[in-house]
Amino acid sequence: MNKRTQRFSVIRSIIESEPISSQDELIIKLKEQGYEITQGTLSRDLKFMHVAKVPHREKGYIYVIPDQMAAHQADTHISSLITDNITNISFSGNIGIVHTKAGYANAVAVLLENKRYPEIAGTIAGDDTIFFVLHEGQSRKRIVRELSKLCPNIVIPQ
Amino acid sequence: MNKRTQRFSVIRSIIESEPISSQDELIIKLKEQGYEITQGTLSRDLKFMHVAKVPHREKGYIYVIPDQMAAHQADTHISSLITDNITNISFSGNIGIVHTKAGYANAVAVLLENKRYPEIAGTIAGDDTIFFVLHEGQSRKRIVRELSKLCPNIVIPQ
DNA sequence: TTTACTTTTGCATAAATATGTAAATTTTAT
DNA sequence: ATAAAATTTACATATTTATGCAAAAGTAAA
Repeated sequence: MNKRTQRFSVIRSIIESEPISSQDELIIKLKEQGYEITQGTLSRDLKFMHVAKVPHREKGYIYVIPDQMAAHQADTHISSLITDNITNISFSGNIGIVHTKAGYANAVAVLLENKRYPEIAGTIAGDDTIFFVLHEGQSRKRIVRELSKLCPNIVIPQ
Repeated sequence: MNKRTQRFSVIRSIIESEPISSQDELIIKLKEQGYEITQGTLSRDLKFMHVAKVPHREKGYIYVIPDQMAAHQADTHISSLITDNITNISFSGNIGIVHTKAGYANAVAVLLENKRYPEIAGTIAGDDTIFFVLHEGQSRKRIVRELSKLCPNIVIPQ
């Protein structure tokens, strides 16, 4: 596997694990992993990989790997099989909202319930969304830290 | 249907019927159909419509409408069939509660999610009830107005 | 209608992305 | 290993896209 091909797989793993909204942002992440390239090269890489740029609720725009490719890669890693399907976590008041890929909310909710976090008063899952309610007066701080551990690639506010 | 909304549907039909590889190209096509706008406006239109730019074998890059968006567009004209099944809307704190006829909660929730109201952090549906959570600090005012439009016959508090 | 308010737009410009070209690197054949 | 061919890269720059801001257009309330 040559350097360029290696880099492709790193690029893929980065944009699959966190929302990346510009090539410059991705260049920085690549540098952290030991891959130093210029923006022009990255542009050509993304073109070669058929990576699309899509408007995104929070981040403005993000890069995504089109479906067929994603599906192909989807079941390559077996660990963290469940939390990988979490796409976003946010809070509003004492409610936490977990977004997952379609159909995964239930599996993720079961996982959360099994963790028995003391702050969580209850959870409820739809198809791709989970609400969990915090006990009154509980701070988010600890639970945010715990959830961060669970999915290191998701940015949880505060 | 206002001017902007009309334009959206023209944009959609253009990029669905032929490969468009830049906004300037699309501006020309729009002009041919009687819609004259600047590049900045088009950029915002495409963002709002969640149109993605994807590398393409022959044309370099083309604009595409993601699936979900297509689905959204598809059911706008049957949306009143769905909202007719809402029986009540109320609020408690930053949670909105929508009651529907039995079995309709899911269909209504999907509709709500497709609307992408910026105030709504997430929704979750049971059989005849939907909870939706507002983002922190967001006022109910605008969302109440929007929901009122959606179902003119329901009285929403405040 | 008039007023207050919200949304949409154009303009100008900033930010981001794509690409021609020559140099560097890698691959292939001898 | 060396030369020739092919691929990949950086650099510089052209092209394309996004966005702050003020003006214009559109809506709702009185």
